[in-house]
Amino acid sequence: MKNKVVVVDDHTLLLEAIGGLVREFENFEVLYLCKNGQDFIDKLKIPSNIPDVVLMDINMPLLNGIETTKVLNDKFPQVKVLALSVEENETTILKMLRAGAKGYLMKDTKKEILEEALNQVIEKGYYHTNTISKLLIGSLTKDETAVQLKEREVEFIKHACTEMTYKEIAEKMFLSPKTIEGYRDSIYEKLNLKNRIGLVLYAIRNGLFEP
Amino acid sequence: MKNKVVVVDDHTLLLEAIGGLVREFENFEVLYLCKNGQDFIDKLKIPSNIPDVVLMDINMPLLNGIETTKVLNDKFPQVKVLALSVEENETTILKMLRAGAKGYLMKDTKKEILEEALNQVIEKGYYHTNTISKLLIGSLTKDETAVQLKEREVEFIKHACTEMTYKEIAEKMFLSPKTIEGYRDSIYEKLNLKNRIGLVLYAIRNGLFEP
DNA sequence: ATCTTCAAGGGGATTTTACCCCTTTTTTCT
DNA sequence: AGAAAAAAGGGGTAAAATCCCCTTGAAGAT
Repeated sequence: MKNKVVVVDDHTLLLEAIGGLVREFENFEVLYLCKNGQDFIDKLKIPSNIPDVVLMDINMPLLNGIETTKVLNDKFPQVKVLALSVEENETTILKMLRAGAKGYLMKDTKKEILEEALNQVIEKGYYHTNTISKLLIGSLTKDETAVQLKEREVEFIKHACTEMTYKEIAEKMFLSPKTIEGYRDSIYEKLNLKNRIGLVLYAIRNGLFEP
Repeated sequence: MKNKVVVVDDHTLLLEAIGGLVREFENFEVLYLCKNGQDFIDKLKIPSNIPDVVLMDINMPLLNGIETTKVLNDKFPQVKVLALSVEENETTILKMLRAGAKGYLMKDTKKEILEEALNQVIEKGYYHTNTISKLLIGSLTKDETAVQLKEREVEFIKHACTEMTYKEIAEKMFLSPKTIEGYRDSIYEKLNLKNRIGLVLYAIRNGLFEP
């Protein structure tokens, strides 16, 4: 009896192509393909649609990979999620793993590795590459709560990722320029940044801003 | 005799998966797969490695899709390039088409469309979806001043995408700070930028810098 | 009820950027 | 060889950003 796999990805071509790859694997069969998380969750209402493993993209419309994984982990914990993404920023990966993904594959994995990962997830319940393992270890030592940005600060950061001056940002946020400078100073301190360029890069690398 | 296809994409999994799709197509065979533009260009030195069509990703390390297409159009104009990307921003698409791509497919195309596109490129020499055609029409009315950056300017831009001050960049590039400021001013003028944040965003959006 | 915390805002000095306009030297083209 | 263009460098100024240290008022906690 082959293990049942569902692939969830909003890019049809990749969805079909990855489905094609999985079909070649000996121990696996493709149950069906989904264009987004919502479609997938809807499908699960019919018991015969419940797979053993899900290959899940992260960036999707309607319901993204992280949210979908959370729902899945809550309602169908027996379904193993393997994240599959080009997303390489640490926070996103950690969010996905915390949401309950059993493994995380970069999209530049070889297909043999994909097969290996699927097998391991079925057998051992998880699969982690060296990179991801190191990231997990690192995340433990790091003080997670230390770099906690406030709602208003995040809003400021997004504005800082534009050509606006701080004065203009202040107007847009209905605050005094001095307050904005205060946000900036405390963020620089917290994140150990030297200037606004560093802030922009931090924002991008941590998914706060899409360039 | 089947038409020879080469796929170029830095994400191994997608590369292999898309290769797998193409193998199923009746009129096409996969000659080989490449991880980036440079690898591909190198391969072409052997005449039997020259394909009929290339399925090319845009965002790649070493040599990106646009540059690769330019080289290809210059040295092997008989090879048709079909761009294949998640990149949806207009300028990138236009750059790719101007570089000589015969078509542009979003990664959320169905595989039937991919096959259709490949067939049309072979038969008619081009393939354009409605979206792309409209974009092309629109671009005619726009003022298309091909902004081109010099080697040294590109080098400067990459350094500008760090926390270094211009003085530090000057030292790193063995130039006077004033020369660096000159680069900056002329780039701002050419690209219509207001400040260094704008420059960083431009660099990222145009593949000059990977955040 | 008082103490503490923290967001909001300010003053002022210094550095870095941005934007002018200008000279010299080197390449490039004819 | 001579003209033209480009690259390298400079001076001066104003605005923006950075980095101090400080005040006020509201909210929360004990």
